[in-house]
Amino acid sequence: MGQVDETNPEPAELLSRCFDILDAFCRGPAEKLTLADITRRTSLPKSTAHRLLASLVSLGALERTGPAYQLGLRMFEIGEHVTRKRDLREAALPFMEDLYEVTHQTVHLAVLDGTEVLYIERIQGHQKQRQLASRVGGRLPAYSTGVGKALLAFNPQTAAQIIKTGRLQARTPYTITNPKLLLEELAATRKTLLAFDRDENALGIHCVATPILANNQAVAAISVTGPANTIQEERIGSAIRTAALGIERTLGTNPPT
Amino acid sequence: MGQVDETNPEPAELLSRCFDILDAFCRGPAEKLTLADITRRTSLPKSTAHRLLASLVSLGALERTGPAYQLGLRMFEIGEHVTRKRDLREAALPFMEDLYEVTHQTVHLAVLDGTEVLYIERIQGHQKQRQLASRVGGRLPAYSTGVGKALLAFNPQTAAQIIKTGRLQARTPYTITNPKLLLEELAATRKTLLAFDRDENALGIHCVATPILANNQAVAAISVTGPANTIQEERIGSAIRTAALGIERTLGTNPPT
DNA sequence: TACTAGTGTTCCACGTGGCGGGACGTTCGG
DNA sequence: CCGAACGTCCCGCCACGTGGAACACTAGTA
Repeated sequence: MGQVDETNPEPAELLSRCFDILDAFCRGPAEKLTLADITRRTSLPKSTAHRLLASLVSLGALERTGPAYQLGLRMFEIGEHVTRKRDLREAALPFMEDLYEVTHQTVHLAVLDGTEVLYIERIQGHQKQRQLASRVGGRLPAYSTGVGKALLAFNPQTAAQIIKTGRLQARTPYTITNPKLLLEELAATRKTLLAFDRDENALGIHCVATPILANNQAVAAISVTGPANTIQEERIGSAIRTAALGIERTLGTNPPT
Repeated sequence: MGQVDETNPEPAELLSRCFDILDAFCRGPAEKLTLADITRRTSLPKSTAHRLLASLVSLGALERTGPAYQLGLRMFEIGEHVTRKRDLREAALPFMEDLYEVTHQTVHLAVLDGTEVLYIERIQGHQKQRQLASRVGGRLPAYSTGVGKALLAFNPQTAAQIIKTGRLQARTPYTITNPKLLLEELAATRKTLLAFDRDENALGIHCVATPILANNQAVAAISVTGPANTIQEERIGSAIRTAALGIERTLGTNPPT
């Protein structure tokens, strides 16, 4: 019933390479890339990259100014029509606003994609200087973030995969790199429906997270993130669970994916 | 200096077709499409569409559940990295919030793309039932919208093109379909920096708009939109110009594109 | 000025990989 | 029981994408 196929029938070479190029713009803060940059990041032959770039530009997927390429408005337009994101966002936003109202900390909405967490939405009041690592459309490892652990708790096969492939790299001295410890935490999260991040992803930053469940699957997670000393875990825990229940109810009214 | 090339060196057929498919998801409210739907919308041979869809799925550009395809998270991720949109949004959002605070009407941010207006951002308080035609990532004709006319006023060649190709279709009885009238309005907008929409795009909806200028080019436009009787043009006009100046100043601090 | 190392652009013979008509299996509604 | 509409699969043909190599241009260095 409604399974997502994960086959790999050799996508057209040309296409695959084009997406490599588009992905090149999603890594690192550099957002205008030159032909040479792209050949480096994708290790494509120069002339091939050149040709593909020309095609992408003529399709509006990229825009070119002089020697610099950047993602085009057409990609934005398509991205805004991604239903999974749209539905989630619409359902979650009001409750995220409530959470912000109560906590005055940054509120995140994220989903699991592969072994990483993809941020769908973020609310932070009036652009504080607080530079968090997160960013809408950005990715972070699942095992070192609150939302990530909330999601992993309900995706045991993904958790196992992360552990098996030895991806538990320390991002701070507090990152959990011990598989057994991580699994214990995930088990606790399954019971309390809360996940925490205490300096594990960035020093001085704490976070309380909870999954959004639908049909016993974690379709997303929300979190409240901020400076260690301002995050009161019990108080935020209640608030965030309340918000999560509201979102689940809203999602339930729409026919589930 | 910094011109965008608009050449057309025959993009790879395969690629062009894939974008046709992706575009198919951006038209109409239908957001899950079946193979047959897609062959209809793109008029591709069935087997070809089938193969391309499989490729797109295996790349994560599309997701498949049973017979239904929808845009994948990867497209969202890429879309969020479109710099032109990101920079504009970041610069404009605070001022748009101020505008909302003052007017309590829907606030739009849009850019010109081809002969249409592409909506980048929208603020509307607590999800009122008010269903406007606009939508983030959506398009509307430039000539019948406030933001569109604000942008056309500073893109005379595009305005000429729209008129020449006879695209002035009436969307309501009040839509301006007379080229001369439209040009006069654009000239007025160039002087006052304000554009109006009075039932021209949708009945009962008025709108006040203004361009965001950088180097004497209109890079975007903002508008305040709402029910005809609640839009006070003079008052909103001042507010929206103030906001526009703030945005222009913010954009100016970043090196212009 | 000459030289080098880095860019972006163009060309073209080669052969891979995309093409799509058509056959097949399945699920509907009548 | 049949036809219609859908998704899947196959396979010979040949267009089209491929990428090495040559070219052009701009620094920066000696």
